[in-house]
Amino acid sequence: MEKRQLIMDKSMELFAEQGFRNTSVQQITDYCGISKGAFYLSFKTKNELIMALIDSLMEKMTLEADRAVKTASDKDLLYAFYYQIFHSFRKHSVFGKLIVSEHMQSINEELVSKIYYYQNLLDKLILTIIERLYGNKIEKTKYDLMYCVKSFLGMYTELFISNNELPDVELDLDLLARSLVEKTNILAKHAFTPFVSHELFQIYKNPTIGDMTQQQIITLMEENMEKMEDSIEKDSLILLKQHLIEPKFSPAIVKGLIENIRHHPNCKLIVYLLENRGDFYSAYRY
Amino acid sequence: MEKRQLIMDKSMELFAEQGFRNTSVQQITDYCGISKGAFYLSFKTKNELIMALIDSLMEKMTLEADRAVKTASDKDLLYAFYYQIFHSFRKHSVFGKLIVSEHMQSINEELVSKIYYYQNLLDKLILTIIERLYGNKIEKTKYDLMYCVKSFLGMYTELFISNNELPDVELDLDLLARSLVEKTNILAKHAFTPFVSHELFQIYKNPTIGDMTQQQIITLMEENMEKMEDSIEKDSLILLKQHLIEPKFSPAIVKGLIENIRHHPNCKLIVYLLENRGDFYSAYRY
DNA sequence: TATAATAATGACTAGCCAGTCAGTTGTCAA
DNA sequence: TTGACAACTGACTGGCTAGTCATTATTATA
Repeated sequence: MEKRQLIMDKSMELFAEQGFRNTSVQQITDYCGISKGAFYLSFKTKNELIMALIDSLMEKMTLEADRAVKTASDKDLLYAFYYQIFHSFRKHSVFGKLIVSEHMQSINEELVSKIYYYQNLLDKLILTIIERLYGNKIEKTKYDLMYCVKSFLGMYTELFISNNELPDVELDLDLLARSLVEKTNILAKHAFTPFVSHELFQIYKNPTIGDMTQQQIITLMEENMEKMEDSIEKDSLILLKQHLIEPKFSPAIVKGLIENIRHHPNCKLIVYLLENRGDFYSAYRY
Repeated sequence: MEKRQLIMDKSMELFAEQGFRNTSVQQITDYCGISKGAFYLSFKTKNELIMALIDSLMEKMTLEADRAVKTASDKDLLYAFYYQIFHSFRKHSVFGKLIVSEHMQSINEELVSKIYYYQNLLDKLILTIIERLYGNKIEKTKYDLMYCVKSFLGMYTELFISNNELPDVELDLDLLARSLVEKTNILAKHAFTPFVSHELFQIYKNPTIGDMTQQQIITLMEENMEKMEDSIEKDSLILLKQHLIEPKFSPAIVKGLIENIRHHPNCKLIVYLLENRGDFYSAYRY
């Protein structure tokens, strides 16, 4: 029975990377160091393995969420629920990747980047709307608000796909639009605790992050400087910016400056981008 | 060149039903009444067809949304946006089905029903929370609120899947949970225009789930019985299974049997499932 | 040590499918 | 009518994979 567990653990890694379909039984058995026959002693079919994996993880997550909800006081109920869901999800992050792999690698790289591309267009469109409507009143929360709008779009869109063709209900688009307008306005007005910050958005939006131009990095630096109060960190940032425009420090100094800002909450992306510029230390040697 | 269009139109139908991978070029050419060779005169590869389809539809939808936003007054901006998105989506509903097919039929029916099943558990859990927190103040809007919560979960969950392992940002779960709690409370308090009504929810939740659940629970029980050694717990499980197939015990007995297995490590999910069957105590009253 | 039972192996089968290409059919101008 | 060209055909290739099963290795038992 421990072989069964071995297969489940190892195959999960492969599935997470490649998706269910793109992972063959042969690959799994090779990765486990067992033969194909041995696999079929533990599982009747490949599908049985997949089902076992999903059940195992979903059972854990369901129970965890349920326990959190049952033990929480009314005051903490919602908090406990949300916290637990995301905590579980992160803990079993392989699982998330597995699900997404299934979406993504279903066809190929090209499809993935196409989807990113159109997602990006939508992001921009929503941001334009938000900025136009609420101006700089929601400067702090606008990215978060955009995520909410996207959340709504995603979820309510599913209602339009009745895979069971059974009841042919014509959905009331007017009501739907009014309902979501109301929600959006309410959130814009009353929500003051954003989760998706400008920073976070920058990190997560663009998978082709490596291609960020020098100019974009500088812009990002300037945006962050404005938000920071005078400090060693801010000065380090200023110096790094100057250095990026016109190299003048030795690698040791540059490295030190980066260390200064490494743990500042707003600078994570900047540090990341700088360190991932292949030429960063070598090119600025003088 | 009109052959190209023919292939695009016809293949879309097939893709929407079966997903990209489960639709072979042979099927497409048969459905179009042309030969395989003719297909490859219009498209270099199958993938080129898929990309052409996605581009064609996404361009239309993007342009439609963009035009709606550009021509709307500030007052109608959000409304126009939401309305247009869903309208486009419905108009090109084949496309939606196509995308979902890709998610769903990626492996098989079994996986699909499993996902539905766990989705349903989540729905119930969220409803429980909402009812407990806001009582009958939100009777009219509770299903809609549940959809919002699910929206948030879906969207924000994506942040946990950095397919690009690049910047290792540890997401702040506490902030995330607080942010979503705030949003949920705000919506519960101020949103009075629900879209998802009780009826709509009934229609759209998977109708087969009632049977599914029962069958799944029984299977789950059987699996667990095999693993257990003879004991009060095992006997209780056997009796509960019989009762589930054909009700014969009074609620008191059922409750007692459940208590017997409540703390057995393998039975937690079963207990949870049984207690969440709405009809569990009432239906078996005699 | 001998024998039986169990675990494990991997070559093999049968099936699917994207993409190819030698050959056929249709068209149209000379 | 003929010949040239384009459009079209579908049998075929090569590559991949889930699942099988005769055979071999290992372990337990007597």
